[in-house]
Amino acid sequence: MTATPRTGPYICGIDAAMDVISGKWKALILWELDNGTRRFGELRRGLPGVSEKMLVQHLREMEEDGLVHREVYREVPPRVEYSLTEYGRSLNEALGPLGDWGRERIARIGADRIDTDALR
Amino acid sequence: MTATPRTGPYICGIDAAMDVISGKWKALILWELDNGTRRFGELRRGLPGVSEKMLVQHLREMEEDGLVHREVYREVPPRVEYSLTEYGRSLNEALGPLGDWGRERIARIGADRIDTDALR
DNA sequence: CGGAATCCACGCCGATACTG
DNA sequence: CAGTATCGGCGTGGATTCCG
Repeated sequence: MTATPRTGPYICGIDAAMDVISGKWKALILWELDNGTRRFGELRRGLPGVSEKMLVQHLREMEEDGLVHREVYREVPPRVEYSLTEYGRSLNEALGPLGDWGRERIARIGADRIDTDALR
Repeated sequence: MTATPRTGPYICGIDAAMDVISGKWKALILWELDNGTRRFGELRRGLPGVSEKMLVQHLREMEEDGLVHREVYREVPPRVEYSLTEYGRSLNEALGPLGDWGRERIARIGADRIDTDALR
């Protein structure tokens, strides 16, 4: 258990899915990698604000979970490429409706922001 | 901001949705309330292991987010009923595919559990 | 019955420094 | 370039106690 306890058993399917994508950047990583294979540095630049530690940690956990494939090229300088597995792509598809819902929510909140702020 | 800072802005729709359902019991509450209106005590019994504090806290946040409707009946003894709003039902629908994915994952993990445990 | 309030442990995550 | 190691803040969630 070098990284995550990864507990079970799960009460429902949502729990099991949440266990895999909970983590500040995992959804973004999934989204980034869905556009194609990325090197570590590319991924880092594509996720503004992420620390190296969290990026590595999340990628390792996602690899353990079978979502991400990690290909190491023993060269100088070293090169590591990350890509989605078929399983990872299937998760991304399952997240589609949730993403739509979230975008709609952003629109809602955006419309209410002025009122909300005035009340605080 | 009595309970949750509820930060934004969001980088993508998934973030915005995750902000609403992150919390150990929120997905379960959503699932329970989708079956119909529930009293506080009923909800508590339907979610084995939840503490009163977390149940109240999650319900309040979900009410703030417009997912849950809270109806108070000033009687003796007091009675409070919770139900999903239309908005909450739409979130539940958006979570459908993710729940399917999670159930499939549980099946996978169950099949691999012996191997995984043996390696640890 | 349905909360509110308080204390506290644990784990997530950030910042920093160092390595092959 | 792609990590590893360590320290520490802080937010989440659990247990307990009290209130209308």
